Amino acid sequence: MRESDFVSGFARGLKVIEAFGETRPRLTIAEAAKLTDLDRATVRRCLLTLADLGYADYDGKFFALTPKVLRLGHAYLSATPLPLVIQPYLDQLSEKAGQSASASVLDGTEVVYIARASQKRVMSINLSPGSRLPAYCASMGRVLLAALAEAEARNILDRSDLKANTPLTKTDPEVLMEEFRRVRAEGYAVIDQELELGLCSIAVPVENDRGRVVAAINIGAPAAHVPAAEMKARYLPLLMETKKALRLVLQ
Amino acid sequence: MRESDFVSGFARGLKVIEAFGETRPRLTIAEAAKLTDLDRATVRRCLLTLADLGYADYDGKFFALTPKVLRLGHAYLSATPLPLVIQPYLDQLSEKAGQSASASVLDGTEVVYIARASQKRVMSINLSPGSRLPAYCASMGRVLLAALAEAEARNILDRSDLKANTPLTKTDPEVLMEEFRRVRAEGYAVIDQELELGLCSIAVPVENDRGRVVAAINIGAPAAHVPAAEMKARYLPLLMETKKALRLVLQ
DNA sequence: TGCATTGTGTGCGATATACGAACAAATGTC
DNA sequence: GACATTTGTTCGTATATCGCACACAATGCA
Repeated sequence: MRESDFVSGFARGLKVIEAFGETRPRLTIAEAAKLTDLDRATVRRCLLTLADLGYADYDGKFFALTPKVLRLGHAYLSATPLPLVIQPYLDQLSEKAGQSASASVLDGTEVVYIARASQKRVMSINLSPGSRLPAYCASMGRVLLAALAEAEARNILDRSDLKANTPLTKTDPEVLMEEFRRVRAEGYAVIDQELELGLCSIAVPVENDRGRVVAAINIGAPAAHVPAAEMKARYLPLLMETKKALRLVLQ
Repeated sequence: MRESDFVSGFARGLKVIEAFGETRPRLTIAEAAKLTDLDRATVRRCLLTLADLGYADYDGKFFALTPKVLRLGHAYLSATPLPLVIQPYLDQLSEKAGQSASASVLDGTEVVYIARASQKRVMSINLSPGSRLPAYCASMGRVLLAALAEAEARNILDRSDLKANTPLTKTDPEVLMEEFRRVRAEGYAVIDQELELGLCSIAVPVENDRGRVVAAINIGAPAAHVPAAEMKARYLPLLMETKKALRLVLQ
């Protein structure tokens, strides 16, 4: 791509949107400039543009995003047929298992939820389409990373912040790479409280009709209720059934 | 705002993102140009920029959004504390009622879901944070429109596409304005299969500690199970309880 | 008050971008 | 195969935008 095929004003604007985050519902121009590492004048123009288009509110001091920005993300969710196709299968799966079922895809070092059928919540965090979790310690992440070429998976691990969320979290890249090989061979991944104490999950890859891995689905359960050792026996058959059904409808 | 405080390159880029929609998962440059009414060369630069930043994939012919664009929408969901605060209350509400409970805010002529606790699905459409429904025929929409000044509500109705989704849908602006007055006086709105046959819902406004309406919450139920006439008796007390609890924690 | 510190708004020159037009390549039509 | 149409790409130039520098306002502090 030629350099002149890049609209830096657009790129800068997107950076400004992403500057708003968990702990930053409202930003001043100067704050946004620091976070994005852009000039104040530039950030000011971007924020005023956002406000003018209705993507942000401005009270003369603080800028805050409006619900309109959800349309940008939603363009993906509704544009890709994947979430829509998977949802009913997930509902059925969740009901049969009596546990929450989810589907996700990989984006960089994270898994992104694209659909979810939840039973009574067991996790402390609230997951919904768009939510993200680090791939290395999530069951769907393991499955999706295992589907990549070894070098690619390794590259993603290198870029990941491998921290121990619980005493059980595997953080050694070598151990993880070995785990990916096992997942690839056996076709499923089980996570035993590596993300959060008290939570187990099991995931399998979802392939399209050409055999390409396009997503992962999983079932999560409270460890107190279903020990990790039992996850496979209880839920793998259900997951495989769903995986097979999806393979026939995904192109 | 001075004209020079507007970054048109940014605005054009956002327009291009929004061009991707339900029936358009993949777009060529020319298609996107038609949809956005921009020059092909301009759209091409925007799409190549999106691809370069990882917000889109490009196979040489078609562009498709990647899950990364969800980060833009998620910037809103995680930036505003509202969804996070409301979620646990919604879970409790949903459990007590044995039905799905949701929270939403107004954006233009639509309500936007910001949180949801779903029981077994009764709707044909899948709702999750970010989903949108026309305000005029949704229970939360009625409540949120009723909270506005009459002129504002009227203005939104004028901009709305008032179509009859079912034979029961109210589409006459006068009838709707009258309904808003009733909602304002009585503090709740009931929808009897106006959005979808077989679905009833009841909503109340959620106020912050200064009494400003910041969102709406609702409970939806299958009409076959809970007739519209019973919605008030069964669910209004639960909704009012949640509303009161939220008023104490929202500032 | 004096003096930093922090934040916002504006003018300007250098640079980047959009537009329209032109061309090449692909596609559809007869 | 010839022709018309559509699409992707490139190019020159008029215009828009960026980043910098500076002015100004508000706040905190000794």
